[in-house]
Formats: sequence, structure tokens, C-alpha cells
Amino acid sequence: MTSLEKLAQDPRVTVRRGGTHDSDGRCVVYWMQRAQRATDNPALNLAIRAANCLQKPVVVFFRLAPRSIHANLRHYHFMAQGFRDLALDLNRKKIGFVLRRAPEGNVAAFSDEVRPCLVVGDENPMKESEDTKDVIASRLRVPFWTVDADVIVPSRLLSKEHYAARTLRPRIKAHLEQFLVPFTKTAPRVPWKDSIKSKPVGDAAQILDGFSLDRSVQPVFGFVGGPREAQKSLDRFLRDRLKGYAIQRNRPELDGTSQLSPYLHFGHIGPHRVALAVKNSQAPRADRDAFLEEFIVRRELAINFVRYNPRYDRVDCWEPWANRSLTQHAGDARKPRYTEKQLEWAETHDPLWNAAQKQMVLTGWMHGYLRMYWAKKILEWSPSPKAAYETAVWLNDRYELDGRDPNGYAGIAWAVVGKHDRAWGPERQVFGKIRYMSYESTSRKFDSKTYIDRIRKLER
DNA sequence: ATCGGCTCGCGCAA
DNA sequence: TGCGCGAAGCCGAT
Repeated sequence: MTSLEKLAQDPRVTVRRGGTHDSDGRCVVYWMQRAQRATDNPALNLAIRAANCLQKPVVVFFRLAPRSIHANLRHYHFMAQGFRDLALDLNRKKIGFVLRRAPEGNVAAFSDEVRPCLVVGDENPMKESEDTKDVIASRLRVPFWTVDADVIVPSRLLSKEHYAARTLRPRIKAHLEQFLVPFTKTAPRVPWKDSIKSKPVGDAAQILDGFSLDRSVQPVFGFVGGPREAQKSLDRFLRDRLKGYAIQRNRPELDGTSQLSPYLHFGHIGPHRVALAVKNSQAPRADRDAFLEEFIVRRELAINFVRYNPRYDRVDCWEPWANRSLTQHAGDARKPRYTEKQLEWAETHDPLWNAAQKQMVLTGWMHGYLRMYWAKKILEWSPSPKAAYETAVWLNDRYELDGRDPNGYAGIAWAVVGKHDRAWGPERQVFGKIRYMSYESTSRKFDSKTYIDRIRKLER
């Protein structure tokens, strides 16, 4: 086995197209999709190691494609804000960076131009992304490997869909000693020579100027995209909010959570960086443990769900008990009932729900605790569980900066169809045995008045 | 303020 | 085959 072949033995690596590399090739291409960063990126590290084996340079290729139906200007703007950091960081490492927009060609066409020895990609468990990788694998003429770069424990090692956090937790923990460790630094030995012309990377507006995409949702100002901003956001969390996290994370009026989800979604920061920083911090044990439970066990449970359950974005991802119970209550009267538009415009009778909806629409981010309440009320007020699931997914994917992310689907599945949860009694209207959350007790658990007032101020 | 019951099924011990 | 226990709750009794 050559040292190049040994690289493919890493449990993070999936060989999408096998065979031997093109020894006449001129470089290694890293086709970047999800892990949009130059540090703590195992996919980039693998590309560098492969290139060093072959004595070739590395070039990163990224293509903007308006493919995903729910991605809009808000998402593209945040993403595009990250490209300048990325270009700078890659340039400093002597790695090429080629950014193209559809209808310019995809990575297969790019490969015809630069003739790589092999192509490396990163992973994303969403179906559209998997389908694209299959298409690319069939069109490339060189090996194509992908790397599971945005989880601590490579999802393949978990081998199947797990039933709940309690069944996944021991398996994750068993792997942490091996995988929750810093990456060894790797630098390319052969610098990329700018033989392929790529336009200089401008600001987000320039990158997106004239690009065909859904512009019906505006960018937000509270979150600025990119690895630099992601690191600042992590630093603020470690400094100001990790201490006390165990208690304050479920207090939406305090914003006690990390607020890193937009950055994690676009890979502007990697999970190893975050988890190791928290693990090694001086914060009390209980706070570190609470964060790492959310950040590793529950986040990777969501990823496990999306990776192994093809129905993750549909109501029929439900377990048999939930299907039975919701079907039995299909004929229950829904009172009140709101249309999708009423929900979108936050026109319900419930001030807490309206505030949560407005927080999402105006800031691109809703507090995690309220995401649960928000989705459960959509079930309560929609004509059917199917309609509720579709509405929640639609709103989430349209307005959250971290829309179209496993966390969103798993959260909605938990709230609406009891995914990863259990049956709860006593049975009630509409919900059946799905866990219920009431306005009265939810708004008493934290200072909901302060939260609602704060959101109201955003509207001005 | 705190407690138990509600209710299901996985995964492990036996 | 039996048993313990679980992603975020609710309600009523004490």
C-alpha cells in the first residue's frame, strides 16, 4: 500500500470514486462545499497530505449554485461574507482558491481544466448534497474521496440511525478519546502557481451581484459571516456566557447560548475548535459538560438522523408509536387554526410565539429553547401533522441563517412527531401522546416579558 | 417547591 | 424474557 492509499483508510474518508490517481495530474483539487474554512478542516488537511505525497500543489474550488430551493439572499450573503477570510487564509498557505458562479462549470468541468491527480471533497448528510456527489463521481476521471469534516465522531462509525440520545451517547463517548483531539498541522510543500485565472474575491455584494437567486429575504446585520467573525463569536461565548451555561441556556431573554449555529452550518468554524476550547476552558465542570452534551451528543444525533433517515424532512420520519397516536387524533378540531401566511407574519394570539417568529425573521436566529415551543405550536394550529411539518420546515429553512441544517430537521421532528423522544401522557387533543408544551408554563419558566419586549424593540 | 404518574420501546443482562 | 430508564412537560396532590 502506498502512503497515498493509506490516507484513504482514515475513518473520516469515503471513497466515492476509486482507482489509481492520475500520476500525470498537475494538482490536488479540494472541492469545498460545507467546510468553508482553511483551518481545523480535515478535508483540506487530507488534500494537503495527498498533494505532499504526490509533490503537487493544492487548489480549492468553490462553486456558487442557486440550486437549493430554500436558500435565499440572506443565506448567500452570510456565506459570501466568509470568502474573503477564506481567500486570505488559503493564499497565506500557498493554496489556490478558485471561486466560480453558476452557470460557470462545476468541479468536473474545472477538473478538465486543471487535470488533478485526484479530487477531495467534504461531507454534508443532506440528500441534495449526496445526489450531487454521485453525479460528480460519475463524471470525474480521477479518484474522488470525501471527508466527514464537520463532526467529532465520523458518522460512518455510528453505522445506522440511532433511536435516541440515550442510545447514541455511549457510542459517541466511546470514540471521543480518539477523535476529540487537535489536528496535526500540515502545510503544502508545493505552492499553487496562479495559472488558472480567478477573479479577486470582493465583498459579499460584489460576489452576489447579478447572480440569479431568491432575493425575497433580506440579509441580517446582527450576524456577520466568516471564520474571523466565528472565532470572535466563540471567544465572546467563552468569556461571557459559558460560565452559567448549564442554567442560563434555557433563558431566551439572556441569550445564554453560543449562537454559533450559523457559523457551524457554513463551516466557518469547525466543531473540534469549539469543543476543545470549551473542554479546556476554566469554566465550571457542570457548564462545560452541559455544553458538550448539547454540542456533541445532540448535534451529532441530529446529523445521524439526517444521514441515515431519508425521510428527515417529512412527517413520515415518525416512529410507529407517534404515527399511531397522531393518526388517531387526525380528526381532532384545531382551535385556533392559522394559515402559513398568518404564521409567517407572526399574526397569532400568542405573544410569546409571535416574538419567537419575529426573532427568527428579523435576526436570522431563534433561541434554541423557543424553537421547540415554536414548532409544537405550529402542530397545534395546523390542519394536520403533515401540514405542520411542512410549514415548520419551510419557515425554518427560509428565515434561519442555519436553515437546511440537520439541527433544524431534528428539532422539528422532535417537536412535531416526537422523534428521539418518548410517549407522554395523559393523551390530549391533536398531540395525542406527543409531549406538549403550554403557553402558561413555558412563559413562566423564564422572563418571557423581557424577551417579548426586547423583540418588540427590534421591530422599530 | 417537589413528587409521582402518565407511556413506549431500546438495548442490555440474564 | 425481564427490566431500567429516557432531549427540553403537564397536572394535581402535598
